[in-house]
Amino acid sequence: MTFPAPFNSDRDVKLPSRSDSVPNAYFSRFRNDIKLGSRDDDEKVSRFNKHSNRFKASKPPTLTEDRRIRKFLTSKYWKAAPKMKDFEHLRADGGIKSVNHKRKTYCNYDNCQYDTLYKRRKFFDRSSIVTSDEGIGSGSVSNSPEKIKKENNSSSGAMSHGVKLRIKSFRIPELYIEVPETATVGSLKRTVLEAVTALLGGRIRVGVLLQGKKVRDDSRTLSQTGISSEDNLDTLGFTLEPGPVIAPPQLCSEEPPLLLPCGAAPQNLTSFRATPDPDTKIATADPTLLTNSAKAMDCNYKHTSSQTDILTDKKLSESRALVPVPAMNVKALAVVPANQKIRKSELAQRRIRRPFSVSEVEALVQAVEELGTGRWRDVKLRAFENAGHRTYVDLKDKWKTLVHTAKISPQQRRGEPVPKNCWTGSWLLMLTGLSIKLKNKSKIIPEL
DNA sequence: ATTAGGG
DNA sequence: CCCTAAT
Repeated sequence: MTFPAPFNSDRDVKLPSRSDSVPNAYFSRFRNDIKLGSRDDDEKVSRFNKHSNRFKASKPPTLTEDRRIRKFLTSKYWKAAPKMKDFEHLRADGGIKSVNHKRKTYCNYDNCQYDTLYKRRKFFDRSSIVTSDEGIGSGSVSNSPEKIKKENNSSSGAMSHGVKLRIKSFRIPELYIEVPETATVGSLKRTVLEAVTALLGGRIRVGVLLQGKKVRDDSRTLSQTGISSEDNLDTLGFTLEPGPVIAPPQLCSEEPPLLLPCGAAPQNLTSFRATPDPDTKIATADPTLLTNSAKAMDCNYKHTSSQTDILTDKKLSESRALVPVPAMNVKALAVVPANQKIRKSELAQRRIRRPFSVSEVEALVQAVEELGTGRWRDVKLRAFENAGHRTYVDLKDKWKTLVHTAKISPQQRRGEPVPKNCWTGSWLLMLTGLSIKLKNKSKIIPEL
C-alpha cells in the first residue's frame, strides 16, 4: 500500500536542506496566534465562569474543589472548545504566554499502554517566543520510505501478511524557542538550529502511536497490537523522541503552572501520521494545523498569493517537512520547573469509530455468556486477545449498547427498516441475534 | 489496573 | 467512544 504524503500547513515552511534562512512563516504565524489566542481566551473565561458557579465563590476552594476545578480545566473545559486547545497569548510585556492543558488518554487493556500525555515541550531560557510549524528540510529521517513487515503469529492460524508503511515525512508539531526581541536574525537562526540539533542530534528514538495511544510493548506483534494492513493503518503514527541521555539545555526557576497536575509527567513528542486520512484529523500538536490543513486535506500544496508573504523565496520540499516540536524526555522535564511560557500540546486524538462486526458481537456475547458481566478484562482476554483496538472498556460499552438496543423496540432502533426476510443486514442480524441469545440467557441480564 | 456509569 | 469516580 502506498499512502499519500502528509498535508502541510500553509504555515509550514520547508527550508532548503542546507539553508540557514529564517522562516518568514515564523513571524507570520506569530501574528496569527496572537489574534487567535485573544479571542479564544475570552471564550475560555466566559465558559469557565459559567461552569464555576458550582463552587461557592465566597468560600476558598477546598482541596477537593480545587481538584475538581483543575480537572474541569483540563478536560471538559477544553473539550468544550476544541479549537482553543493550544495557543499563545500576548502579554502586556510583549512576551508570549501560553496556556497549559492536557488531555489524558486512558488505560489500555493490558501491559503498559496506559495513560499517556502526549505533550512535549522544550524551552530555552532567554526570552519567550514560541514557534512552531517551521519546516526544516530533513534529508535522512524523512526521505526514505520505511517498510515494516512482521509475522502474524496469530494463534488462530491466520495467514500472515505484511504491513507496508510509507513514511514520507516526519512532522514536528512544535518547538519552543526563546530569543530576545533584540536578538539578531542571525542569532535566531542559530537558536533554531540549536533547537533542532538538540532534538535530532542526540539519540533519537521512534515511538509508535496507535489511535493516539503510545504503544509501549515492543514485544507484541503488529497484529497483537492491532496493526494490520486491513485494519487501522490510518491511525498509526510515529514519533520522534529524544534519546534518554539528552540533557535539558538549562533550568528555569519559575513556579510550576497551575494547570500542570503533580505527577503528570508530560511525555513526548514529535508525531506524524503514517497515513493521512481525509476523514480524520492529523495527529498534530498544533490546533491551528488541525484547523487549517487537516480538514482541507489537500495533499497538493497550493502556493497561493495569500501565502506569498509566508513562503517568499523559501523553496518547498513538502515531502521532507520536518516541523519542530518540543523535544525533551520525561525525565528531563521533571528536572525543569514548568514555566507559564510553556505550552502543552496534545497529540492524542479521539480514536476512529470502528463498529463492531457481527463476529465480534458474537464473540462478545459468547464470552459474556460464559463469564457473565462485570468481568470485562476476562472477556477481553478470552475473546479479544488479539484485537488490539478493543479495550475492555470498549467491550463493556458495546455490551451496554447491545443490552440497550435489545431492550428497546425495533422501531426505536436506528437504521432503515429491514424486511423480515432480510437477515443479512449486519445490524439486524446483530440485534435479533442478540435478542434471541438474551432470551435464553436471562440470567445474564435479568432485567430482560 | 479495572469496573461501572454518565456523557 | 470518551471521561472519571471508585475500587
